[in-house]
Amino acid sequence: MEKKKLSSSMEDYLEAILALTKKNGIVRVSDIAQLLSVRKPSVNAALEALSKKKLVLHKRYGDVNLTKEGKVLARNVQSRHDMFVKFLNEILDIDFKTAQEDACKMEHVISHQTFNKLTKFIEFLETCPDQDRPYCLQNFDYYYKTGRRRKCETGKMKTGHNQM
Amino acid sequence: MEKKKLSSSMEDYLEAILALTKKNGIVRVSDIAQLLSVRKPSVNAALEALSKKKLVLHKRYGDVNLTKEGKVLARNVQSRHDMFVKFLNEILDIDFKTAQEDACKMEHVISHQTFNKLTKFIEFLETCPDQDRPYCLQNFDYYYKTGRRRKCETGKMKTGHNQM
DNA sequence: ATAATTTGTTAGACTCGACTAACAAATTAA
DNA sequence: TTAATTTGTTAGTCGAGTCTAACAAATTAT
Repeated sequence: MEKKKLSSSMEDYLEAILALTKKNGIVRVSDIAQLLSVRKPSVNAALEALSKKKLVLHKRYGDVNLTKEGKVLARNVQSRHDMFVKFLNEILDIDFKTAQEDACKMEHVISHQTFNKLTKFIEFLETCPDQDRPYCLQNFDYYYKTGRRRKCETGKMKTGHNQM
Repeated sequence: MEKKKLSSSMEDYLEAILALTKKNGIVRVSDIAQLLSVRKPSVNAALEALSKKKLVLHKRYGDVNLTKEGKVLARNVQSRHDMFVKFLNEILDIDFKTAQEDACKMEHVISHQTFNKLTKFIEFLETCPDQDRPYCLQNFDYYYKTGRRRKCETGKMKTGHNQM
């Protein structure tokens, strides 16, 4: 089979179609154009390309749908996106807008391996028994703000967590 | 002044020129072509574009040099690259080759803010008082391999570090 | 010093992904 | 049910970034 890597652009289109399907049920050329901030003829061209690859279904003046394979790819992009947003916003505490913007770029260029590792890393931190924010991240917050490390006062901390 | 964002491609050229300057002292069209796996006419076109932007100095049949401004930009790309390699390879323990490849893509798309945060995050982890690998990363290694969390045995650990 | 090789350049073509202008079809309002 | 509006399409253009083919200049070897 042909396993050609899609361009960032084409991945964006798939992602948009998936998002609009979820949001509106039906997907029109204009919706895609608006969501991606491109003109309608650009969407048309993209749909033609994606149709040729059997990733979307679209006939003249009709609505747009993902094929089974297209849906798989779209969901992959989506999950890379969500992972990055989580990492940037929730773990590193970067503001949501910037996290979104960066995720929109990075989602296209990451390796499978890095995706897996980062996913696990997030999972590891988010399932941390700490009540709100994992202690080592709290310590990072402190370090980021002050440039200083907290004193290590093992045993004195209510959670028993150390400065790391 | 004109603060046009450079394309990934142009950033790659700047980065390559900087690297070759360090490595060889002198930079030739062929060296760049080889390093970036493109043909020489592509390098020529790029050099023309970068010259127009006053980022490189290059006259017919001469060697290639970065201008002051070009050097600044090249170093910025470099440091984004190095930061990612560090994060992926040293922190997340992703193999060096993959870390390099991913860094080469991500270095072009990251925001200033995310760069700063990640840099600090790495710094925070690498200046951790632990002897080899920060304890929470050791715990992550364990979690990644086994899918399980280490038991929390506060006080019994030689370092006083908790499971986080 | 000349020949062979390497290096650099030019010209021209191609792909990708966007755009505008013009028009056609479908939908909504009167 | 027309008219107005919205939506979709086609055709053609453009810029970025790559390529090949052909040639010119510089360098190295004989």
